[in-house]
Amino acid sequence: MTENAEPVGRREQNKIDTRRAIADAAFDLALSVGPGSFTVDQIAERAGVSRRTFFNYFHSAEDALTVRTDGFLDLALEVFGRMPQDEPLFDSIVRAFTETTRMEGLSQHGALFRMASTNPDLLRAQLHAWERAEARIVEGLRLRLGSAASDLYLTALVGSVLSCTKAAMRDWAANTPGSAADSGRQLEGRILSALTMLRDGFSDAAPGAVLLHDA
Amino acid sequence: MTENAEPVGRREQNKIDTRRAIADAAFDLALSVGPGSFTVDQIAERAGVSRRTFFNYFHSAEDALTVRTDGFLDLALEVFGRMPQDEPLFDSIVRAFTETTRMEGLSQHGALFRMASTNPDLLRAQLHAWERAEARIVEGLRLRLGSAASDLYLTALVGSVLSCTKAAMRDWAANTPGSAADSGRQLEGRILSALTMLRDGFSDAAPGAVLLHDA
DNA sequence: GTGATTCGTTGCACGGTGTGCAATATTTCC
DNA sequence: GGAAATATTGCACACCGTGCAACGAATCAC
Repeated sequence: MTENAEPVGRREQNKIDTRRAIADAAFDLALSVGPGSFTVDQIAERAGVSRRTFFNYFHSAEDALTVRTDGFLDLALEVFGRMPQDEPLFDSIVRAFTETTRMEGLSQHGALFRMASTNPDLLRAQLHAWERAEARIVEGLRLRLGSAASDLYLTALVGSVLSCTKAAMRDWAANTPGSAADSGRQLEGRILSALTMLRDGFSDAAPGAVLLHDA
Repeated sequence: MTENAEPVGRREQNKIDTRRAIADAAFDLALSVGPGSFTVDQIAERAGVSRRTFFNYFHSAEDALTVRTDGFLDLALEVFGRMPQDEPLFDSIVRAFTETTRMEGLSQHGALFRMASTNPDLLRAQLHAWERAEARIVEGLRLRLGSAASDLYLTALVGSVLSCTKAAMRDWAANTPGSAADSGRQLEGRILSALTMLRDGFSDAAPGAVLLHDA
């Protein structure tokens, strides 16, 4: 992943670094003093840039915290794009999301999710991130399915898949200690679980309390 | 609906009126000059209250525009609560939403949806409204299903149902002129369509282009 | 290398936002 | 009618988000 052959110039690299510094500063602050309890000036100061520069990169303090959410969803989309075209759609979707759970810094997502439940602005920013991802995924799927699928079918499908993934992440964030060693597996199991429910039309009238397939 | 026997006092009635006046003023402004192109002061002035009073009722200009969205979802939840307990869950859900399409001022929802696609803050506010409704519906369902259903099942199900409804409304808002006489029917058909896809696990690999059941 | 150019950063200014607080006006209760 | 409860309002203040012009670093042409 580090051997990107692209001759990224100094300018571009600086921007990437700055963006990352700001996002990290915002995340650190959110962790230490809680979301919504710090100002843009504090983020800028910690990131070593001016207040004005912060706003050159993000629209708000909360937006700086959705970088990781965007990363997760972008990664899932990218993984999905690499799936063989002839694989059943459901399998591709499941694999795209479950494989993404092996990404770096997964535990931070749990922390973000938990923060969002106590901070409306952060929640909105995250919902927006999921919404943006939904649009991108719909576009990706449209390429794969061609014009055979209607808009309603596409958006309903993608929305449902993301809702199930979101539900899995919420459940995971709420019930898994951030320091669990098998955190990724826990999330993976929940995503598979929720997407299977979706595939089966939620037909199980009394789904068992046990969600994961083994302990 | 108007014969609420509750003896609402003058105080309570005044608050209801004020809230409504503010929401109406905000909606009118959004329609005439576009969302995001007016200030809280303008809303307050048009509603005949002080700027400070506006903030006693809403947190932001966008929040004042989600009153109708909240109303739609609350109504759906209320209708759902009246469904017979022994009716299949899917039928109850479909009826709850499709019957809600007969509510007053439905065309305004289309306008709101369209506005949200050009205004990030408004979009976020609407997404938040759906999120709040999701939580309420999960609670309602929990009462109906008891402890037989797991949290993951409930949240995945409700999230998917709302995603399909949202997709239906988006499609409807995008493809139906606000002045269509059969606007409600159009939306009703799309909701039924999307929820049926959901029930069938999106198994139709090549869904037809025709969404509604008749022209 | 050196100068010109491009482009990211910064400070400044300014209008708008959101909220705590105390004073005022209105409704309710007895 | 008067006291208590509660809603409205003005004010102050910190913070937000952005246009603009000046400045500085990276890039390009020679």
